[in-house]
Amino acid sequence: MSKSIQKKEIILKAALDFTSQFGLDGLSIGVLAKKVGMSKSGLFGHFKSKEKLQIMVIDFAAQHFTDKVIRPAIKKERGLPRLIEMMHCWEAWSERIMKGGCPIFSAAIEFDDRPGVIRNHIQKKQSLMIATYEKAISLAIEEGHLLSSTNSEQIAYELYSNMLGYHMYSRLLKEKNPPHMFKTSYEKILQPYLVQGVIS
Amino acid sequence: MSKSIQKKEIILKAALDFTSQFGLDGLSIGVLAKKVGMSKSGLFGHFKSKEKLQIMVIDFAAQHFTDKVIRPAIKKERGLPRLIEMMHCWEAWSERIMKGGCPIFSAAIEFDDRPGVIRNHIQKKQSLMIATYEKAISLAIEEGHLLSSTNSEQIAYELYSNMLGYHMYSRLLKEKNPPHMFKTSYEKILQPYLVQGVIS
DNA sequence: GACAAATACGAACGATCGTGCTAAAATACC
DNA sequence: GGTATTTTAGCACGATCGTTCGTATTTGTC
Repeated sequence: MSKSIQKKEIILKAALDFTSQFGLDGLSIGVLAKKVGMSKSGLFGHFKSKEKLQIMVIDFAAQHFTDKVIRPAIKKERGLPRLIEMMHCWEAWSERIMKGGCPIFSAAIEFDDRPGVIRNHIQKKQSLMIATYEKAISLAIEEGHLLSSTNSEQIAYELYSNMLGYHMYSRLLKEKNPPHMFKTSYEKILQPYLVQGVIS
Repeated sequence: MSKSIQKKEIILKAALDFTSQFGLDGLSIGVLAKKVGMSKSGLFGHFKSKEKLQIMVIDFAAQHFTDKVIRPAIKKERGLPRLIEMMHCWEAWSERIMKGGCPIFSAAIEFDDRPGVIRNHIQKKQSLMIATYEKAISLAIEEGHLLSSTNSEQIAYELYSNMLGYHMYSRLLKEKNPPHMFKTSYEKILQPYLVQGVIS
């Protein structure tokens, strides 16, 4: 039983690598099997369809995101420091850990016009991620780091847009120092709402 | 001669529709042929490889963008009005004209990790689009609509990010009034640089 | 209208796709 | 350690992929 789960983890790790480069659709069972050194049907047996494999890859990516971005950020004190840590961790995650950039972004854009189980699943995960950011912003308001007039949904939208912009600039258009633009942008987004003197 | 170009246009229009929904990779010659009512090999003859078809689809999309976004915006007076018109036209283009949203965004995220002719081509088109936005911002500075301290590259990055955010919110997460968030965001991006009293 | 050139078609190719089947090998359980 | 269950491999299937080829059909030119 445990051996199986272990193997599944190995497969999913390879599948995630593959997905981040070639998309959820480009993920091929045959190629994936070759990459982890097993037969096509042997690998297929673990998941009972390609669609279920894709669903599990999405879950795996979401879990990975939680481990590498959300969990470290929660260790920081709640409010602005935590919010900013979430931005930093996401940048590091997207840039260095995933070889093809944030796999959820790729999958989201890939499937946003294809109704079905996969689209619904991606949507759920993305909504959850955005809700997490909104929550972090709300906490920053509660902590007195941000003005009470701050619209957390709007700010979450703007931070999220900034992540997308960074993703595109750093992967497609390598020029122009994307990390600096990223940082400048989220500072500008938050700056008008900062409560003076509370935090640097 | 002209009949051929005409047919090519019909094919490319269908191909662009298809691409905006299923991506450049999901574009299949067989399916496309069926959609325009001709044989696979007949359609194939127009382009000499799938890669060349994909390249032409990218060009077609870029041309479409120029016609529906850039050209109308140029009719507005240079400076801020033109820049804002570019945002409006892009929103309308992305939301209503293309059934699957901005096809270049999809293609860009799809191919950002796959070196080759296609990636280079997409990169060129995206760079050109961003440069156009930077130019429009520079003109707004020249016209005295924006402060001379305005960093046009940074602002272009932020506006571009906003477009990506809008794309994602309106296609994947249909909630929360994306058009309003889009407008709010670009107004906030520009607001600190507005020269008072020059324009509403 | 005749002739040359471009365009469309049908069939077939090798490859790869996702997915079943059956049998052997590995594992978990008592 | 023997038994039951799970995991893996090999093979084959129908389908679809991009592509080629030879042959009609249509088109543009004089």
